[in-house]
Amino acid sequence: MRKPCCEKKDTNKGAWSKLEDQKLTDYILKHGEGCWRSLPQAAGLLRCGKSCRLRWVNYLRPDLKRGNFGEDEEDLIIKLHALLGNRWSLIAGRLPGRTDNEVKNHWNIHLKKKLSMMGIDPDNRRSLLSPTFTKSNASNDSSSACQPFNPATASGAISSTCLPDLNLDLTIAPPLSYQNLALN
DNA sequence: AAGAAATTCAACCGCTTGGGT
DNA sequence: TACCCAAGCGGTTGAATTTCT
Repeated sequence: MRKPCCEKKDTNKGAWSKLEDQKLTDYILKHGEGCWRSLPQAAGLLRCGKSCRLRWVNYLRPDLKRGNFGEDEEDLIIKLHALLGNRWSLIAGRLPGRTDNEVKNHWNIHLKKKLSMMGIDPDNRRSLLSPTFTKSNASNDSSSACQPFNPATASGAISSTCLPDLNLDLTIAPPLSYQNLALN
């Protein structure tokens, strides 16, 4: 049996109150992020650390954009999802001010539907309207069946043969921190 | 106006990962 | 190498809100 992430009794659950938000924000602005396990007690919150982290990351962070997704953002999500699959944190990392939770919700609520309406299977990018899509639009190699991208089996080069007209002009760059390291 | 159904999104749960020992 | 623990991640849930009948 797995240990609970924190002592369940004496911790609040459910929606956060304004006071709790304030306490958490104040504490993090003062002391910075980190050590989520001990944070609730230090900040005077009756929450588990996990809950605090989630609240901060998904809602309270000052750099969050919030509000509706722009068309360019949706476009990018669709492209990145085609490339990365359900790796929401990676996708969100390329959308400044957006969280993985937000991206995931937006995908499940809006973009899946949008792609379906366009006749595209959101899960594997197959055309729902034309079963011959892969043959007529993709490579001549009929043996390369259209498969969702699998990072475990991918070997560097990513095939776009399964993707209908998504204009995948993406390049993968290492995160900024790596780039900085490389420069030094 | 009221109730039902659908939609949205914040939050939780449990598994995985990565660092330390 | 094996184990432990904290943090991170993605899937799922459920309450609140909106839309429909």
